[in-house]
Amino acid sequence: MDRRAELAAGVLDYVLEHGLIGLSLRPLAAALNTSDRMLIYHFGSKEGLVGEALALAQQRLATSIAPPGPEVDTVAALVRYLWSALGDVSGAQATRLYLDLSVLATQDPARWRAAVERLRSPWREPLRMGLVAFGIEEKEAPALADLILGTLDGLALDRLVAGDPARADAAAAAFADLLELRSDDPWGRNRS
Amino acid sequence: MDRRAELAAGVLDYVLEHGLIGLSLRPLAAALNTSDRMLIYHFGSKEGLVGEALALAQQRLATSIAPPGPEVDTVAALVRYLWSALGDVSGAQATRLYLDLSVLATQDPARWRAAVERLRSPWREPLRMGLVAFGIEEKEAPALADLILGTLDGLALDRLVAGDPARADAAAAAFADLLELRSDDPWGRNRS
DNA sequence: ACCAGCATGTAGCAATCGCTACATGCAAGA
DNA sequence: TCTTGCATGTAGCGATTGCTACATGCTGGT
Repeated sequence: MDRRAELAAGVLDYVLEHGLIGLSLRPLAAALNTSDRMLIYHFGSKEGLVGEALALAQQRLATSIAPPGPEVDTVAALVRYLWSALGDVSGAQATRLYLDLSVLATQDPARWRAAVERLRSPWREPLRMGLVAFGIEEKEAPALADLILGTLDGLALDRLVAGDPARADAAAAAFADLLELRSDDPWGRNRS
Repeated sequence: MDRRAELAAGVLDYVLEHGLIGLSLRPLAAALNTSDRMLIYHFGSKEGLVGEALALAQQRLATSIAPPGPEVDTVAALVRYLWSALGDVSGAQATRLYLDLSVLATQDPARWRAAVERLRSPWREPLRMGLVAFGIEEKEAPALADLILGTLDGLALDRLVAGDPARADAAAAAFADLLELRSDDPWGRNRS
């Protein structure tokens, strides 16, 4: 039982490093110093195993999204903060996991769409709340949150895949600048 | 020889419909009324086959990107135009192909990164040119082009995967609005 | 002491993968 | 007519896939 949780953590680490899409039980088991036999024994099936790992990933993500410090008091600053958070190793790994899940969702939506949505919620909800806290109208917040989320995803994907990370950085900076000039009106009315 | 091109077109259609990642020769051959034996015979290997299909895809994409009409005279209008172009069936298929290629690139960058870049160039280059035509400074154009490209990609991915396409539409509209308010200054100085 | 049950190793099964060896039909050139 | 070479069918190879049948330790309860 404890062994099971231990294995789940190992599986998640392996998936974050090697990707979810080509995942094969035998190499995974070898990396975890066990056998495919035991993975099936503990998790019932490959699907159960992946489900467990994804649940753990969502849990980790939810607790790791630190609320930004008080110096982040602007939508533009928030975007810059999120972009830098997406830049470290675990951010890149999360991006890749999201990418793999998206492909799986296009292949078999009935099975994977919910997983994508679940992995995304730890970002979407706090972002919406943060926006209204910055004075964005409640009506505009969802669309803006989705825009920010989608843009950061697209740029993170670009940085992950393309050879030139500086290109994505410049684009993200341009995005933040775009929101910056916007911060006077008609949003952010209650800023100092 | 002609048969080869004919098959390549069929392969591309199949890939656009079923995705590139799970691609298997036997079902593909069956759909094309031939055999895996003949696919290997004509293209040498699976890699050669995929390469041929991707080259064809890039070629199709390059010729299908119609320059927008004269009513598109703003960056915001351009974004709206591109977003609607990404919305039809072939746009969604292209998005999915780009998504699959991105995953392959994370798995084996040496082999696939160039393919991603190649499939992207038919969008990136015209977009840059279009921006400078709208009066964006040459220095800012690349970053803005990458921002637009990345944002549209991220939102298209969202629309492709998530259950609610209206959500992505709203976010794209917000993006266009964001660029709209910006069209006075400091960009677009030479507008009418 | 004995037995139940969990944990684990060994071996293998049916399916699928890309790819190949071999044979064969057919059409054009000498 | 004979030969050469392209196009195609049949069969199969070795590897890998998720998963299972079976045997075997080891450990705790009675």
